[in-house]
Amino acid sequence: MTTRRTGLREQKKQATRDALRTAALRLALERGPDNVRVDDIAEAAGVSPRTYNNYFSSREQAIVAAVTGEREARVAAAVAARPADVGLADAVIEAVVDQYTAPDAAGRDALLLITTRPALREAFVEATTAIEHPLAEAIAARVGDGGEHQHAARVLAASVAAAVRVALDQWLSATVSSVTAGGLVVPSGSLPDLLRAALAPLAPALDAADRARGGGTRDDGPAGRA
Amino acid sequence: MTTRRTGLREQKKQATRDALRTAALRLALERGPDNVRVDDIAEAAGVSPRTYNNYFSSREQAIVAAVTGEREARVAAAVAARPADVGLADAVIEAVVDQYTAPDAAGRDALLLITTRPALREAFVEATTAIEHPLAEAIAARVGDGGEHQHAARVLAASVAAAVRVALDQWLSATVSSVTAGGLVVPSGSLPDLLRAALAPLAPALDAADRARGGGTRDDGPAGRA
DNA sequence: ACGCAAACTTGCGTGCGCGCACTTTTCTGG
DNA sequence: CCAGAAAAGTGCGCGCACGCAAGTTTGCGT
Repeated sequence: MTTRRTGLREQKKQATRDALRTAALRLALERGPDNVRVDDIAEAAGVSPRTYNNYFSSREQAIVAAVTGEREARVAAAVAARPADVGLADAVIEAVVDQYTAPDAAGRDALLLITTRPALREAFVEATTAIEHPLAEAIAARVGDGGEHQHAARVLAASVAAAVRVALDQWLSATVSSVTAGGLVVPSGSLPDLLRAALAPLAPALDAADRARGGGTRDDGPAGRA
Repeated sequence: MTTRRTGLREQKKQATRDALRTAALRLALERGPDNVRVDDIAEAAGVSPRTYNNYFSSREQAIVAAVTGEREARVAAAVAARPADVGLADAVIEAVVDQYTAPDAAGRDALLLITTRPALREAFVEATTAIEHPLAEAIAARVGDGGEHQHAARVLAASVAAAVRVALDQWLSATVSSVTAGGLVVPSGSLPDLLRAALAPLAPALDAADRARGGGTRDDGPAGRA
């Protein structure tokens, strides 16, 4: 239903997209990002270079996509999955934290690569924009479909994305400075904390929107923001 | 203090920047944006093409810059200028609305041009990102310099920027659809309304931050409007 | 089963963004 | 007033992004 636009077409497309980003990441890891031409990626994925940028509008985007995956859909799904009585703020915060807390054992070196190269870092941060629309729909579904709510949902989703961006910026700058300063590469385990801290200031807005819907009461609480 | 980096250097730089964006807009209006090569802009401004993209990283950016001007600084200044007793939300909202309510009599046709071309529209919307940092500082100045507040200010500034982006998106899509649908080009006079509507959902968050400010009374010192 | 329409791919050409090394201009200390 | 340093401007070259106009594949109706 949701993904059922067409059968074979969409399937092949997805396969190509995945082949491209996988190849991009693999090559970037093997030779270093600067020694990877677009043509190489295209060749590795078995398509023409022109087709490559039918899928990605920059080389960085392709590499990063291998790591970000389908995060946008997962965040939205996570929000939708939370029971309706937990309060919008908590639902969103936990959903986001869950999805960005990547126990990416496999993609750990990929992240190291990304955090190292400025261009990749920018693309990585920029990729969070993708959650806006799915998240807006998820929030709208919780808050109500009224035109008024629709707009609020969009704004809140954009704000959440912005907050995530800020958190990632902090995380990355902290990482780079720790690398620069000491020899120690802090694994930056505090991303979840940074995310919570960045999202906390938005909680009042989210809760206000939540409260303004049809009329549910909610209990605050267990997340304990302080 | 703010502009006191160097004397002649900065001055010339600013002049060049302005010459470039002015030339870019003028040429775009004269021949249509697609008939303007980067070389033309550079030549019109009296610099080399290479120098041109030391200032702007895309052709669209230069054209748009002629219209957006120094908006980022003005928004921040406007926020700082509001008396301390109006509440952060109102201060921000009014400051933003004021700056985006461009009675641009001169730049009206420029806006028409921008709203017409998709690439320019995107650049125009993207330009709002520039207000983030100045606005963050302005908010931080109001809320308090504590590390905790600093972060909140950054998030809130980013959220405000995101909300503005949403409002502009709506405004632009409304414009384009009205052009497409009827023959009437709605002058889209409702931008201020859209901005207020987009910023409204953030008011609770802004006020919450305002209320949580650290040390009670404060004085702005230099920026104080007396 | 077949053919038409829509979607996707591809080759080509053009302008552009930007790293690099170098020249010219501006700033600073003596 | 004059070096030497710092910063801005410039020329060159390389990939790359993307519009365009084919060619090719997939899907749908009859």
